[in-house]
Amino acid sequence: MNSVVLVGRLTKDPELRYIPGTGRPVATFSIAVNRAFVNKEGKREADFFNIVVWGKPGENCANYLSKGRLVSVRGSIQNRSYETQTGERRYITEIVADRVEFLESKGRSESASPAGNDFEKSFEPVGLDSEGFQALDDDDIPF
Amino acid sequence: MNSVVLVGRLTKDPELRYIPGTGRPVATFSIAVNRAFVNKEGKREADFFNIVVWGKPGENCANYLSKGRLVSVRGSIQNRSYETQTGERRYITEIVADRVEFLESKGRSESASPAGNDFEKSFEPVGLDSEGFQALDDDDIPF
Amino acid sequence: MNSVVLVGRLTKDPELRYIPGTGRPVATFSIAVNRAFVNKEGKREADFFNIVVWGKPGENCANYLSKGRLVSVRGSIQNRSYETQTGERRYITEIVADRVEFLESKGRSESASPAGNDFEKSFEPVGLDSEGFQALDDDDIPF
Amino acid sequence: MNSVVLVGRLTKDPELRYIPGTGRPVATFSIAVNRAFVNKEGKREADFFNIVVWGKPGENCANYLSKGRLVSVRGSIQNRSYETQTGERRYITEIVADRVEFLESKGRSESASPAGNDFEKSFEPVGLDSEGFQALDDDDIPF
DNA sequence: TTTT
DNA sequence: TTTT
Repeated sequence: MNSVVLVGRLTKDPELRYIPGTGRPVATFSIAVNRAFVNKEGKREADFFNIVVWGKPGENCANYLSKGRLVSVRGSIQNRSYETQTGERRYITEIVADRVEFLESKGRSESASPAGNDFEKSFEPVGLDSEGFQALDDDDIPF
Repeated sequence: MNSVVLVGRLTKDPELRYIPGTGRPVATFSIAVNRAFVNKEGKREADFFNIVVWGKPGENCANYLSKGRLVSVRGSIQNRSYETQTGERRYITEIVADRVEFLESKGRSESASPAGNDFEKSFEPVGLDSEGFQALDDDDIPF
Repeated sequence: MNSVVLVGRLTKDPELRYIPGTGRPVATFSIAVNRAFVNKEGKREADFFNIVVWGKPGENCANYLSKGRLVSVRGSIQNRSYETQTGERRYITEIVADRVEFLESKGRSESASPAGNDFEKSFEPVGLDSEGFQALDDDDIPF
Repeated sequence: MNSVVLVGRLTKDPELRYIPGTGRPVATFSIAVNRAFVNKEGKREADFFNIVVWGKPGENCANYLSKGRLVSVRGSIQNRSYETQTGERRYITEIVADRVEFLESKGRSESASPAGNDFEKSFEPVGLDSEGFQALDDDDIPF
């Protein structure tokens, strides 16, 4: 069992890529999660996590999220290692999300929200579940 | 966001049903989850939860789990209400699982394990995730 | 193991009580948690959960939260049963929270926020952890 | 909000240290968590996580856990960075646990269990919660 | 009994 | 209604 829930804000706009060959979409972004406690100096620190979202939900993240937005994310923590040019093994930790929820409507943002955005009509918090995940009715998700 | 993780033991063998019309499988069982703390009398109490597992993973639960087995379960808590014969509204809480892992090999059990069972070959803890995860069609819940 | 995380909005203002004898504070409130999926009719349903917060964090909830506020809650699901006047056993499910975070500053609220409120100075999301909970002293980590 | 639950097996015996100055105990160990899914080659991979447990629960882990034991862990993911001798910044991810439960009695283990161990008398799964953590006094719940 |  |  490996289950994580995080609530935090995007540190940048998401990036969207498509896997060569399969064309499978994958979005990546990073969120800042404030710690529950202030440290000795009385300051609230944050941890930063790399989030990976596969498939249609990844595309939704790329389309509707941007730097600063508050989200909740559920997924699994995964470790990957890779080799550096100098032959060292380096480890990186990612959250592979199976659920991302947008906790603020774009309307709240200072930046104007795009016209004709159906998403604006739905109430918050709004859920986006992982493909393969069977939605209640995958095809009536309107965004 | 609504995410729960429980670890506990089945209080009975699972029950498997098929939704009339769609034929969709759904398993139900109950687990006992020991509390983290002993109470004032020094006894460890337990909470009991009803688990619902849709689709193929539900069938796997019905085939490989039995009373007493230790499992971990991830899912969402859901409330349903129904009307009693006397017209009262009654509330019930269920865990709709999207992941069930078997934390003991059947081999540990006293009961013989079925021959030709692929499952036996995998190491523990073993995960069964929801392929084609099926959402809830609230009103075809048969129990 | 019994761990739940919920994100939702208060359906009413919290209630605060003090246990007779010990004087221990306990806050209770209910939150609405939107489901990740829309149902067959295309509507987003919600589940409603009763939250219980003991101690100083309970007092903080009572002081800083109100109907409509967005919170994240971590805790354990617990079942209690009681006897009705007619002698029936009735079951109720509660979330005993060990962490409650306020996901909106009061400033966003339409209601004026109280003057001289230290809490206002902290950034969101803000964490309130269970009394006695041990914070991390980052720099005495020895490894 | 930052909450993780893992179930896995210790890859080594835990290490216990005491913070110079304060004398605060801290245990560290690593667990292997099997992935829910097999990979393309049909093999079940695992992720490895470093677990940190402060205080009395850390001492309990050091006393009662050993390589190979199955545990469930709840906590927060935290990132730390440090500087290498060559002046590079390196990042490491840890799970700071606030709850560790032993999912197997020592009795099941091949290694003899220590005599006079109260812990042996309790049933599994057994909970160890964070010091200072407040237990529930069931019968002074006023609602 | 319910929030946005 | 409950498991170990």
